[in-house]
Amino acid sequence: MSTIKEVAKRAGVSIGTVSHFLGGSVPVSNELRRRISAAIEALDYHPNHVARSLKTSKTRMIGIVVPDFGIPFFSKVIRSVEEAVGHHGYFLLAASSDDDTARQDDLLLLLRSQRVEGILLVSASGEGSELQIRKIVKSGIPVVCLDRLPDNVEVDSVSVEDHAAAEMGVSHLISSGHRNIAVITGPLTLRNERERLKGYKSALQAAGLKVSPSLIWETSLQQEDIIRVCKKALLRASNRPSALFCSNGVVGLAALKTIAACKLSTQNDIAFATFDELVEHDIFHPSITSVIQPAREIGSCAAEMLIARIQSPATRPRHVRLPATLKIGESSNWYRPKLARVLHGQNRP
Amino acid sequence: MSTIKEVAKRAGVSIGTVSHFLGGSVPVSNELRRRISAAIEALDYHPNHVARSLKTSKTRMIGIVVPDFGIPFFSKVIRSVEEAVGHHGYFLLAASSDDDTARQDDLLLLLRSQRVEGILLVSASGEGSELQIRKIVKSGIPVVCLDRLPDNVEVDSVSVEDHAAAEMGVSHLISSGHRNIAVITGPLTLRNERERLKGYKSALQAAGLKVSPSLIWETSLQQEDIIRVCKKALLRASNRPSALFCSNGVVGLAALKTIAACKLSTQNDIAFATFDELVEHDIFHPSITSVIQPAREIGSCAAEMLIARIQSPATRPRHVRLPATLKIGESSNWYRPKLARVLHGQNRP
DNA sequence: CTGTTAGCGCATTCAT
DNA sequence: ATGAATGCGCTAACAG
Repeated sequence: MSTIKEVAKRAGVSIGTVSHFLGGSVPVSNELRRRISAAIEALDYHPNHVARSLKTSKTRMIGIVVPDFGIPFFSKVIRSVEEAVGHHGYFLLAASSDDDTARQDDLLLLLRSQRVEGILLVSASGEGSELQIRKIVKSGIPVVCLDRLPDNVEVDSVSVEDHAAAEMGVSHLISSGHRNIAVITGPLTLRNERERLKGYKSALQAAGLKVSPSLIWETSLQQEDIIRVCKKALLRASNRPSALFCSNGVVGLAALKTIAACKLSTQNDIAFATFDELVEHDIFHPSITSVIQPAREIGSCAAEMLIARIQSPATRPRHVRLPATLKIGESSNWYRPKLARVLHGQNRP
Repeated sequence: MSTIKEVAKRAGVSIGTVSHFLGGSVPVSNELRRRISAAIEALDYHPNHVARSLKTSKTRMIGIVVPDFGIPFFSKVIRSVEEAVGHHGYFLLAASSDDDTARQDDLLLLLRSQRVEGILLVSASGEGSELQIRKIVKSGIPVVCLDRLPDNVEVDSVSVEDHAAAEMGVSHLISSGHRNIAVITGPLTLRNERERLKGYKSALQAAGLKVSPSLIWETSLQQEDIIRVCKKALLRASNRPSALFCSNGVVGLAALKTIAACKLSTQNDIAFATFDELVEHDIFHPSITSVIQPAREIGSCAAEMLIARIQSPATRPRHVRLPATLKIGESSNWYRPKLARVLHGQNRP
């Protein structure tokens, strides 16, 4: 791999001149431009960004840490993040924490050692990663948190309006005639899960329904755990809820599997709504009622905030909350027709 | 951000000693270890990987370029790649080419300037990116191509057995009783699409069926294009095929949408099979018959090959082909029962 | 306009 | 076991 020195020698100029030519800031005569270009071409020279970074302390790299690339919501976010930062000439250094706080801390440290200019973070669900985040921020690297926001850390953040979004989903179930609505929530160590649970409670209370602890099922984000919790609750046939709300896509998918495994149907036995899109299209049945987060906007907004923060550090933290939308599918609207039928029957004995 | 020099000063030692301590290769006395550790702790020092990289010419970064992070197959691949390279202490520098050859060339150049130690590439579908790839390889950066392999470039590669996989899918349709099978293929500039098309033809020929050009529908990977091509062909009611095979997931999903939009059903009007999983689970109906690529294995295999190549360059290119599996769903098996019923009727007049 | 030079932060001889 | 010195490739400040 050739260096600027070799280019200079071959073009018969000093390395300073080559650098000027490359940077474009200082004018270079036509003759020398020509010779330098030729030398670059001939040597297939490409500037060493590592050396440049060392000199300028600008790496043009943004780090991103998410719990799992494979979760569709995160891959959508990353997609839009990559697009946004790429637009500003930045590269994405990407890593997944496997939802493990210790690993997340390591990754944050590594990113810092790599001298990324900023970090986008979706926290792991365990406790105690605030310390590391705070250290990073204090060290002067801008951080923007997305989706899962850490507690007690002064940091920019972007997420959906968790409370309102969950409330919207649950209210929809209520307005479909349900009174006995269970919720499956992920770990309540996560702030967004707590917010969503509050949204569930708000919806019930607004409808004058009482919140029953036996209808709040907390679980980890592991398939097996979710399925176990969900199965146990569903098979407790006495007092099975008539509707189920899931507070995130991972839980939602596992719950749906469990419902199927229990030979129940979202069309006939239990109404179903969930945070996040489980499948992207209406081609499949049953179509699922879901609270949809604006993944693209969350990603691009976070990216823009981070870049703004890189350019002008040390203003006060900003917090952006984006609204979710409700997509009503077949999984939740069976109750209304059934109810109608019942009433119909009663009216005509 | 503190430097090794500050640590040395604070610990009252030379920077050489700190470096020895950090590297671990040269022994350092207990007393000094203690003082250095304390200084590092106090200053919250973290080695500058940029400087280290410049010195050692090892960046511990792997570049990856895919056409689109949002396509599930690619996000699965990236997930396993990240895991595999992370295991070896590497970071992933990720970028998407938007399936644009020119942009891909730019990205490859950038990755090269960033001095990544190796590159994983899923080619964009346009023509003419071989040149840049060849230059990269010649410059000494190991490259492993996945899934979409470039033509005429001597480079390591990992992909599914495209020919056999497509043949398997189409043979399944044939053995379900179909004789009039159409295929939608992506751009034939892509080698894997060409292989899959050959697989389609092989399957027909093996069954003694003739290949009709009017049943081979080539399209770009743009939604609108696919839908347009697909709609035109489906609505040509005379001689509509009884089965449809899609050569990749993007095309498959768009085709399925089109089928629905045309008020046709994969259960009653046209049998359907596709490369790639459209939804991950059997919870939804119709379940789709699909040729499933081992995305995880493709990713991890490519990552391991790349790292092996980094450690021992300049052996001959290796090409790994992984087998696909066939998942039979409801979208393709309607024909058999229907056929059986017909025969049954004939036998008992 | 062009060339010279001084570091950026670190790993690595090579002395001691 | 420790430290002084060199240079990785480049940018930027300065001198000419």
